[in-house]
Amino acid sequence: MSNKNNDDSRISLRVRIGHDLKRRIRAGEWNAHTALPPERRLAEEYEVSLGTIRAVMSDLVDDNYVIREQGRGTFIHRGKFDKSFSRFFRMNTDGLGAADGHVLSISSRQATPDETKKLDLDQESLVVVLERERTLDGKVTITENIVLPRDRFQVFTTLSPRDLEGLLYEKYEAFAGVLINSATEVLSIRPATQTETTTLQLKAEEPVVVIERIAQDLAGYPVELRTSVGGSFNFKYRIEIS
Amino acid sequence: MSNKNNDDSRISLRVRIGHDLKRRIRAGEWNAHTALPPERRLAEEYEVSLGTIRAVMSDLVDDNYVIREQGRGTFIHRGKFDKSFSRFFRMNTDGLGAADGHVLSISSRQATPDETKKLDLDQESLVVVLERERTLDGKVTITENIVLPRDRFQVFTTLSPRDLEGLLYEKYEAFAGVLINSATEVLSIRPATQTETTTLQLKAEEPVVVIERIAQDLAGYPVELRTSVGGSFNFKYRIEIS
DNA sequence: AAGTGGTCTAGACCACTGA
DNA sequence: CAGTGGTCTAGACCACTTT
Repeated sequence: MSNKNNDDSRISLRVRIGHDLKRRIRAGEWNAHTALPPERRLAEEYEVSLGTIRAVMSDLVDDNYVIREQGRGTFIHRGKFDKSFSRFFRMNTDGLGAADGHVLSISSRQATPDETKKLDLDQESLVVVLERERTLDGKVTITENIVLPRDRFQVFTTLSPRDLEGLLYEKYEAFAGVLINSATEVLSIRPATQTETTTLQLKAEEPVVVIERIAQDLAGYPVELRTSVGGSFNFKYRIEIS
Repeated sequence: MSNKNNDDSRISLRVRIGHDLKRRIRAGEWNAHTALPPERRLAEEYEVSLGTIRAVMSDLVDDNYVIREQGRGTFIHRGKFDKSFSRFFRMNTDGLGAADGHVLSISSRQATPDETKKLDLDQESLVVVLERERTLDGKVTITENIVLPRDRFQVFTTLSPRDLEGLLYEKYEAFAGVLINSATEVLSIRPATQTETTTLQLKAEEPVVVIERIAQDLAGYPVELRTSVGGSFNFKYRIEIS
């Protein structure tokens, strides 16, 4: 344990060790496929009892930092966005697979003031922009505009769209070492533009659903701004509340 | 502990005691304002250690059965639906309070096949139907159609709309002893009908957002079917994913 | 002061996974 | 088989709320 809070005995061991482990996870001490040290070893390292380590791990599970598997070990968690996203824009004709994503172009430019704010960038920072579309049965169902901070995604400017086929978040991890962990989405509806009516093959007067996503890494730092647009009449979204 | 699973030693104490406490909670052994027995007493009653009871309580918290308050006690949980619902249909002109709900009519009829299925009713059961609207600054923003199983909401046929002003779920608890704990909502968009365009004062060609909610009691049994309709261009919904 | 939940210890034994 | 997380015990002491 090193920095600031982590020696303050006013804060419980459970919380302090939790903070430290989160820091170590974010620092990349373990990747998505290597297990964290077992409970017993962590208990020795931190010089606390097994029960305390178990309480800490329980918190990390609640916070979606790790998943535990009996007999195998404790592994760092990865969000299931593509799964959750495919719940969006689910077609009324149920039972068919999620739409495939294809990157159309990769470019680079200066961030807009809005992007600067939402990605928590410095003034006049550069961003990498991806244009992407999702197709289902050969038809374009969603268009996506994705904005990434250039300092963490520099390599992307050297890639071709073909390198980014499939699940985008796996590419973030593979090429830029960025692990997406959580996101906030805001959903709204507005009339379609002429272009959208054409490319999305919308019905007359059919408005579009716009979803603006801000995705965070394990540190909670915003690393992706994604705007998705799709037709609204085939759109369904399912929410569970408690 | 009494029934079936609860003496099967193949199942952990943690789970068995959890089941038993859930059963007791659902049976109404404690109401929303009386605390459950303290940890130490439960440990004696079930003849297990304190740590085991704490593990059980932790599960009950995760499952939204109870909330714990240090120094006060453990209380049964109540969903925060009106709070979460007011996130729906938030007007673009932010910062104003949630819409007030007013019941317009209370009636009774036979359930449709769809309602029978969704509310898990017997064939030819009766339902109580409420018509409700939500207004903001004097304007109707949402119309709601609410369907309740008559066997659990018989008293509602004797009430007047004035008895149901305000938070509806509090009335369910007060008049029918039904405690809403969780819900699933499905959101979709469709063109507005002529009537909707008038009553909701929609813009030309503005479609509506339709939200179909199935709400469950503590036992997970469906007790309310609610269909809400509102204009889509002022609609925003915020989702957090992890 | 009495009573509540929260933290923590120092173990023991069980259930599951993988080599 | 060794190593992992899961369950459980029998306490002690602390922090907070209410009377």
